[in-house]
Amino acid sequence: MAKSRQHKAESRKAILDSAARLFRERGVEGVTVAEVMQDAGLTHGGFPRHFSSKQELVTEALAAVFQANQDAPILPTDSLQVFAAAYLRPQHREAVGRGCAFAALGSELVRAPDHTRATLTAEIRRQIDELAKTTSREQAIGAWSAMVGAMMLARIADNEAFSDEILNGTKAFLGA
Amino acid sequence: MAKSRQHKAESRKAILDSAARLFRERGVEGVTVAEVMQDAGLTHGGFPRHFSSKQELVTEALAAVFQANQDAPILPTDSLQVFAAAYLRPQHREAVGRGCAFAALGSELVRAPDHTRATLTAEIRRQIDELAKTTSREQAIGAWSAMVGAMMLARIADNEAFSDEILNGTKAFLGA
DNA sequence: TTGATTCGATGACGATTGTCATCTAATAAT
DNA sequence: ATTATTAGATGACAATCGTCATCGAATCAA
Repeated sequence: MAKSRQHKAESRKAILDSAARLFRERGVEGVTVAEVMQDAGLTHGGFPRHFSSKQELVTEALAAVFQANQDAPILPTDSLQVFAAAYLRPQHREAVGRGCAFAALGSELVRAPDHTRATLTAEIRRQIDELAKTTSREQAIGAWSAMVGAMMLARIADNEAFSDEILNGTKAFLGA
Repeated sequence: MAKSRQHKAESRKAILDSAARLFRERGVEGVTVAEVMQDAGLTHGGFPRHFSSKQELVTEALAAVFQANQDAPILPTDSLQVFAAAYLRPQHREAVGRGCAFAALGSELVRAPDHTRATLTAEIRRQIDELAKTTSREQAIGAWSAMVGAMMLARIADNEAFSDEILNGTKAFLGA
């Protein structure tokens, strides 16, 4: 087992990647620190060398997701309609662990500590600003809210036909 | 302490009311069974007389909220715009414990067991059907998604001005 | 009135989980 | 080369929490 400084950075990245995926898939409280570490190929004991608490891991993992999405956006932002059509695809609904963090964790994040909320608020702002480049600010806000809400509702729905109707209905509503 | 049959029904109702409020305020995993019972004026030991598990309480509490909202709707449904204007008020944002269960618990409910998801799916359907009485089905789906998403995002935002902008922007987007 | 039920209280148990102490081995510093 | 650091493993601890056992007291059936 390598113990170099470079290896530590790689471990940290692996932990953040595992955390970001698992938290979105199962919720923050649905995943233990030990599970995250195991998923990253480590054991639970090494955790304190990287993060001082689980909450810090949550904040850092979300920040990493947002940074990655800023550096290399997954969805096209040519226009609001193009973005919405991509966001509202069934593939996104199924890939919870790699999809929008707000749709996956939104209602839990409402109760996150201040430091985490600050990171989240900045990302909401960034996302709206990005979309507002090709349309009005009100459209950007309303449409993105619709996407996030629709994705969440489509995931709650227990049958595919109705879930699809939510996604497609919202897509049509947004002219996408 | 009364132990009559009537009193048991009253206790059950008190437990459901407390649960529905506390779960929405703090999340399902953020509230213990003991806290719900205490809030209802009882101790934790009486819980099994009413519900066989915490998960059953979650399902029943949500079902009760939906039933109550169907019997005596809180928000006006005269038109989609009127409903949206009422839904997106700051008072709703602040009253998490008495507000929309989807905005308060949505992302946690995605991972709820089948039985709970069935109840939730039925309520989503009912809500959309209700709104679709005064507009197109696509409008009903897209607009309601926008309301739920906007309320969640507005609650995540850590400053009131931006939170208000999300609510008002969505309101304007929906023509409300 | 008497006996059977059962609501709700007290108390405890077992499982889970975040965090920390300690040990080891490999790396970095001198 | 020798020493000091430190990433990461093993193991344990304390706290939390869902659930159940048991008991007392009040109600309902007879």
